[in-house]
Amino acid sequence: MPSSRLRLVFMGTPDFAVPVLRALIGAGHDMAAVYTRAPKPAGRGRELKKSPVHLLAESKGIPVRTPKSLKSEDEQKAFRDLGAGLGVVAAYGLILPKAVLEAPHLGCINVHASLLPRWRGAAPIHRALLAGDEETGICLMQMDEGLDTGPVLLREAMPITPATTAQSLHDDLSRMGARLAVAGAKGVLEGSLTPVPQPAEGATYAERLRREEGQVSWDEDAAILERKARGLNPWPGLFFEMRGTRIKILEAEVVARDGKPGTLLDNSFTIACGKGALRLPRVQREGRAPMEGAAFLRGFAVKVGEKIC
RNA sequence: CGCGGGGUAGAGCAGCCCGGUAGCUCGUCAGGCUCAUAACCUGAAGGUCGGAGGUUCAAAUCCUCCCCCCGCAA
Repeated sequence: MPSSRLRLVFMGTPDFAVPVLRALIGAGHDMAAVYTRAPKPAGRGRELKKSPVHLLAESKGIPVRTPKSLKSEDEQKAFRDLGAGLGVVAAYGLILPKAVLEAPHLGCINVHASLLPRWRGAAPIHRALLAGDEETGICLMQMDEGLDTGPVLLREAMPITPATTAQSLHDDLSRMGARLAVAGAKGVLEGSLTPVPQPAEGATYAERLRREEGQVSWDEDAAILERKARGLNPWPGLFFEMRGTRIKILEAEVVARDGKPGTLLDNSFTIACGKGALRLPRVQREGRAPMEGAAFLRGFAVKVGEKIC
């Protein structure tokens, strides 16, 4: 008895997954439950905060489950008892054991933000940008036990331009992912999609971002620093210390000038790097609001020709 | 009660600890110099010092409460 309505379980956690869940709800599927990471302390005040997906699910009246792991028999049984036909996963944050992957009769599909097999893993959006890739995209795949290794059902690319930031790319890919998730759920139900195994060649792993990666070393190539300014945004951000205070670089621009790395070259906040120089049109001093680089310089009084840190 | 910084002229800051004339860089306006200029010189305008109480002869400065912004941490 064919129907375009599926009983779904959705699993996701951060902002990236929100449009995906919203789209699936909008497509009229029967949402059996939403799995997401448990609330954890966050923000000033360190109060327990529910995940973005958690909040959306709650507002739509969908049952929310936040197990710490799906390894136990009990959790797996609870999952199975939902009687879902398909699991849709987007940036959930937990490994799904085989028993969970196989519980829905159509299995589980995953929205992954890269052109697999490149950038499997935790931070595909940022790694593509940081590596200087000229395009990235979304792959909707049939999940298997490996980490982002399943056969691809749908794939769509998107260019990375000099203006692309991790934030903008995140938002764009999130919308694309939502669209593909809806198309994928439909396709899986109708049996109209052909799973394409991932090529053996070209696999890379997108490691989680670490805070230290945002620390500027002026010996680096200006072009690489500029990419970090866009790729580490909004977290952890690109930053350096100057006279004891932390300065976050909100915007950076490569300038073809030379000098001793770390030297202020002019009063529009151009700093010499290992190769080339970086101009900082927009910065933020700790505890202050974002401001123009040149304005910052006026109040902070550093002279052209001085090393800034 | 997680830790911490900030709100002073249009912008960015100093002054606050050790109360007593509102200061710096930039911008704006006027004039000068110059072939010319974002340069240089001279002058001017522009501020209820986030808000409300309190202490004091006197509060940007000390005390109390409130509002707003942000960094760390995730």
